[in-house]
Amino acid sequence: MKESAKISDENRDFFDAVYEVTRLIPRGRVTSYGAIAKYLGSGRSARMVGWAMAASHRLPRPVPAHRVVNRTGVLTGKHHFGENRMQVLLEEEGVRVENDRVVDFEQRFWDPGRDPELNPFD
DNA sequence: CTGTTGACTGCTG
DNA sequence: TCAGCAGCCAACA
Repeated sequence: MKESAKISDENRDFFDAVYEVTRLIPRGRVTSYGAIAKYLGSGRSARMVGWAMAASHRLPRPVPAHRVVNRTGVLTGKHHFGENRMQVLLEEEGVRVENDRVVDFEQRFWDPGRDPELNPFD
């Protein structure tokens, strides 16, 4: 077996986990790349989450990638949606965006590690 | 194989 | 407060 194939296989698992968590983000809420990476064990850096988001557009099932922003609430991935599509999608969910940044980011922030559904023992 | 790039983050001065 | 920098890891030329 090729070692490169093994590495790709691990990446696939990581991608799947990222997409799974991303789909759990409640409507009207947002989270960060780092929060997802941390929830998955911080095994890989937050850059890998962003990398996964970039590839999420080709998936057969849609991923709410517009709900993932950077740690300061800035829509760093907006360019991957087209001009202003990411902001429009967020505003349609009631998330206000000003100057490419989520308004009341700390209130809107959703941490997968703090969701009682995901952490019944917390 | 080496260097560059990227939807990031935390530390430092 | 904020710009700069290093760590991060896979893809790409």
